[in-house]
Amino acid sequence: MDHTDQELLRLLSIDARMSLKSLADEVGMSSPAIAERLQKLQENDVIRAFTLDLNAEAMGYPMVAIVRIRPLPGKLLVVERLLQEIPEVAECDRVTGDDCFVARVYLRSIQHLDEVLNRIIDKAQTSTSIVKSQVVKRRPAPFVTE
Amino acid sequence: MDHTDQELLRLLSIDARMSLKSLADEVGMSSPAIAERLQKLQENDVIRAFTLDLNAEAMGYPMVAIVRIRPLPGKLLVVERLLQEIPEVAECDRVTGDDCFVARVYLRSIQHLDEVLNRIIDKAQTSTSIVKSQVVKRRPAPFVTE
DNA sequence: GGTGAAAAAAAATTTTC
DNA sequence: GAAAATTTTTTTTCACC
Repeated sequence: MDHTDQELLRLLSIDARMSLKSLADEVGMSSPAIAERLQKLQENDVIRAFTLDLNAEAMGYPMVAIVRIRPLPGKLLVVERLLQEIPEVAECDRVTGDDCFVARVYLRSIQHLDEVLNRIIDKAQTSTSIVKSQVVKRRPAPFVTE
Repeated sequence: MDHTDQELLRLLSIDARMSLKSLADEVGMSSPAIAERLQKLQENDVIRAFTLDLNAEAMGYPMVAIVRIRPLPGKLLVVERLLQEIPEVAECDRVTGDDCFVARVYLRSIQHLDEVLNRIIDKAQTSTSIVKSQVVKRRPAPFVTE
């Protein structure tokens, strides 16, 4: 992981479909060299995947909620499995502290929020925050931007 | 946004570098047709970007914390700007409720957590949860998986 | 909105330093 | 470990339905 690798990651996180040639030109190397570096970055599990940044709103999901979930006694595993099955849950972490889970949920409306929460309401206490704006839009953490 | 578009989004969210030809073969169309559809999906801001899924751990950031932040009276804007400047903050949302912000922070160690929190400690109350495991790994929400 | 074929561009392979 | 040249593959363009 030298400076060139970091630069490749920076460029690809802006446009993952950049051609090897464009990447090569940007960092001042040859295409085969870039191809080999990308392969190594994937083999070393630095690059997990080339993926999409999708606009949820443009697809009919204008609301995002952050839900903290505290399962009732004995319900932890059931709740965990349930969260994995709910497609609106775009991300969920098991965390330390009183709230066991923090989930990021994509929604069509406030009514939709109710529908989703109803699926866990009898197995956990929940605390919901509606996202009003994105202060920091998801970015690939220090290692790429620094 | 027909079924073919949805299928393209599904395929590209697994591998954003798939060639037009491969995509064409998968959905049973010609390459030019796929090229045009991808262009439209970008123009309509459905696809925001082709990007990377990076492994923070492989790059020396083995810890993730979810921090709820409640700025002290009059400090909201200062805190917001500060959060945007901290590179460890990979994502931050302004939310409803008592906690104004929820941030996702990538860290090298527990000591590193202290360093980051010290930058806002005199301007806000914070509540930190350490991520123990990912119950649902970030996925592109209902519209792609359903 | 789509196809199919040709031209242009890019990627992978091999050879070379 | 990287560059250059060749072959293969992909992307783009264009005429057409």
